Amino acid sequence: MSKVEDWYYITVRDRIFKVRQSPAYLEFDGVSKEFLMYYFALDEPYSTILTQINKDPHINSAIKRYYGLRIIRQDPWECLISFLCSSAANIPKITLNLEMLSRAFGKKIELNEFEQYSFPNPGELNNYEQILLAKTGFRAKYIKIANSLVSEDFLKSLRKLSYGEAKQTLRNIPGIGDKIADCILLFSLGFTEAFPIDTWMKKILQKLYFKNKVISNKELSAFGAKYFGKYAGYAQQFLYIFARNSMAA
DNA sequence: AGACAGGGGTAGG
DNA sequence: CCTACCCCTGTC
Repeated sequence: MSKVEDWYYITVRDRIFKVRQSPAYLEFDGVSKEFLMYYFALDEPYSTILTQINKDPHINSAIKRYYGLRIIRQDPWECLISFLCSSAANIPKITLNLEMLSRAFGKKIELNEFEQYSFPNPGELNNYEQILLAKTGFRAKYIKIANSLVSEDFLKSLRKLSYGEAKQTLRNIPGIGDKIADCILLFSLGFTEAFPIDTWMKKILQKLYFKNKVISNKELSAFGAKYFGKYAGYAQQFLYIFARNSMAA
């Protein structure tokens, strides 16, 4: 997304919409209300979720501080490619990769005066050299393969599976391990029980719940699922943003 | 200025 | 469990 004046312009595949929060309303243009509700997951029972994950004073303070934090339902294909770009990278670099991929493979689109390149569809990221030119490095081969393996139907079919089955199916794609699979499931496919463990989650969980002892990612993952339950992904997001803003490296 | 480390991981040893 | 992997960026 890009902020222009007080509007946020958000690109989803080949369309752009814009939103801004006024005190009492969410204002938007370019999409239907139904799409907006879906995209920002405004149909979720927010207060019930917060009650369910509020297990102790640590997460309680994270929830208090970041109240209003939501988990969007991003386009799954965009999400998958974005997270393939994310390994051993950082936000500015991932943003650069995605912009360059869109510029190379997408087409120019606009809303009002705002111009952007669309995100290529599954099957359209079919030129390895171009993917490499987007500065994706060792991730280029994963993007190329994912492009040939993944279709809209494949992504759709994941929704019908259990969390465990869907995760295993995603893990069969080269470049997708536990963390990236969980991110795709949580941020685009509505699997709220997914609990991605990255370096920040590892740090904060060890600190808050394991007396600073080193714990394997596998064990941390099991802890998250058991301790926070069906909406563990929301707990993950509150703890994650809390960790990033309080343990800043 | 140029070298160096490390970043929202994964695969392969 | 350890390390290389591409590339960008911040630091010394």
